[in-house]
Amino acid sequence: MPELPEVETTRRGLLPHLVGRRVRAVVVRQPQLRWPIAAELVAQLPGQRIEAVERRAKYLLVHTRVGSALLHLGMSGSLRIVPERTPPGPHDHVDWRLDDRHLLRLTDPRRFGCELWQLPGTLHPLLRRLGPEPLGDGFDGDHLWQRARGRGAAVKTFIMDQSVVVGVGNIYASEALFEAGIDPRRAAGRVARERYRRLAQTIRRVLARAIERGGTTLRDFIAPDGARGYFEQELAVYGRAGEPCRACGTAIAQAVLGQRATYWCPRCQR
DNA sequence: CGACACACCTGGATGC
DNA sequence: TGCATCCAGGTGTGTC
Repeated sequence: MPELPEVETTRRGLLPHLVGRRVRAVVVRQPQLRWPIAAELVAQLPGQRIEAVERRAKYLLVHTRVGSALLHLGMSGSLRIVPERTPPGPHDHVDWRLDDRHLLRLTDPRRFGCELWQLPGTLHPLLRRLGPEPLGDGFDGDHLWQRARGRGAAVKTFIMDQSVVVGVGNIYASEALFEAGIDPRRAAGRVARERYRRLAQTIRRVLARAIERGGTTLRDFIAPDGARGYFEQELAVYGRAGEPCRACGTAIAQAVLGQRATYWCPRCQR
């Protein structure tokens, strides 16, 4: 479910509820997520004050003096702030009991998410090979072009590679390529430098707009306060196979690239 | 190194 | 109604 905009929406929603709070206890009902919930997290977090909540790629880092929780939402995860007595549902795997009678609750039906631990002054292995943040410095068309040289894989698969640029998932990859007018099936190494400059712009624009709308809710994404995302209404191609392109009226095409559903306008995108 | 298939897991939609 | 099948927003791992 969550790509960068959904994770950023989650971070912003959590911020006022977490920063300055102290964790009283960690309650684990299902330790088997993508990886087992880190024993260090369960042992270290209680008693700690939360100093900051940061996002890197699609990961959230909850910082304390003794270490940082590294959270990922996988495909179906969400984090919510709920009152202390709220009974857990079947997929509510972890609660952090806070000092204000609320819980930070991880819900994740498919259990592809994780709760890991990073020691101060170290970088978790999962964060080591990540590319630049698309909304930060260090990301532009020249970077994409440089990294794409000699690559034969589809450009859509290429921009979803987290070592190239982070945060672009299956929805926003199709959307950004539509706005840039690039056929998602085109080999990454055969996209001109100028067109990569355009693509870098549309990646930034699509992600930024999705954040403003609170992300995309297709099935189950919810912000920490329970709000859904409203970017779905602005999707130009994702999930619209057979429907008319909003720009030219041509039927939106669908194919599988890198085992992921891909959508594009065969007329607007070359 | 790059490309690709596969794995993890559950629930909802669809079709017979 | 019941059951099989397919699909889903991610990403590490193993193979070639």
